[in-house]
Amino acid sequence: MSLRHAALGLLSEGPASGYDLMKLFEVSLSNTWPATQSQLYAELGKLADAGLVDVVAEGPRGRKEYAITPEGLTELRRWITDVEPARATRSDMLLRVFFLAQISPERARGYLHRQAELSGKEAERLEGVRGFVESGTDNLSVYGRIALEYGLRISRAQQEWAEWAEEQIR
Amino acid sequence: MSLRHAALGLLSEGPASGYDLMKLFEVSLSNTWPATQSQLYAELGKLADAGLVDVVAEGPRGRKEYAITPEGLTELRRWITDVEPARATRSDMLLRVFFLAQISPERARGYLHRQAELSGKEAERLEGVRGFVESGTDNLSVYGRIALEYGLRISRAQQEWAEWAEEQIR
DNA sequence: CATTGCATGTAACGCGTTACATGATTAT
DNA sequence: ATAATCATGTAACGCGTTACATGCAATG
Repeated sequence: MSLRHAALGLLSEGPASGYDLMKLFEVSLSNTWPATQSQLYAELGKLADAGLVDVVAEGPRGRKEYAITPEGLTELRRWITDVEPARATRSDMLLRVFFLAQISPERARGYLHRQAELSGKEAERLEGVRGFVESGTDNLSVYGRIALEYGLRISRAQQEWAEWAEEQIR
Repeated sequence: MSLRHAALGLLSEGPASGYDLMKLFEVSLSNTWPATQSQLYAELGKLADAGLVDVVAEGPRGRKEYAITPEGLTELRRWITDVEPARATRSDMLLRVFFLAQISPERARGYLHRQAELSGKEAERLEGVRGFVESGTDNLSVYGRIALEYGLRISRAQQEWAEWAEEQIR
């Protein structure tokens, strides 16, 4: 039920079309909450039906510009403050760890080594993104940088864990 | 497509019924890959159709004991070594961060404070689990402890991030 | 004999992914 | 002209959740 709130959240910064939102997703939420175009268009339709957004303008090529309604803003705030974030995080990377006894110790170490590398690369990638979004004083940029810091810290922690884990296997 | 491999992985340690597997899930994989009873029974049926597991015994109350087949073991190993783990991790906790400008700074700090607390509690809970599974020399216990260490490190990192983030908001 | 535990399944619904389908407008 | 970009949608399929349905066997 969170794509709904992701869309509401982006619209809380100003009106936009589905197409605009899709681009916004790519540069902001994509690492936190990936969404596909199909999904987004469908969700905008449902949001409009529910009265949480309105179509405020229609442009060329059938463009529909959506704006959040007062009810939508209320719902967004309610979701932020009153709904407990889900705890369950599925990780197929970690799931494999449980079954490493089924492959040779060499391969198992190889697996963990590769995960350490991937996490390291991910951290570097995020450092790059940080350089790119350093300016930007709009809400999404300001809080996006806080979210980015999260990604960085988690990636580094994951890398260190994988390096540690690799050494545990003898 | 990972519940399939979770089931294969558990069966690689020995034959078990759906009911047994469900209990095993609860004490081992539940933090990494939650699964419901419906889902598991359905998946066992599909695995049997695909020849990756066999029904090796039928007991009282319609109990069916499943065992992994050589093909199943091959598939499990292929999945571990040849299939790249998914990178995308959705986090509705982090998604909310992007939209914190929509609530007051006090509330925003409150949100982050609460997340720090929750992560701290989660870390403590995992410390407790660690005390509980310290012995245990079977594969699942050995690798489960490595997975547990992951959860611990990530929880601590998350806690520290949330504490840091709270201070960023003025 | 009643409760608890063992044991398996079905049905409905929503979210997410992939692929497909269509067409208008702008820039070169 | 034609290619790139803008722009919206539909359809099929799979995974995951929740709720429901059923019944046997062991324990006290």
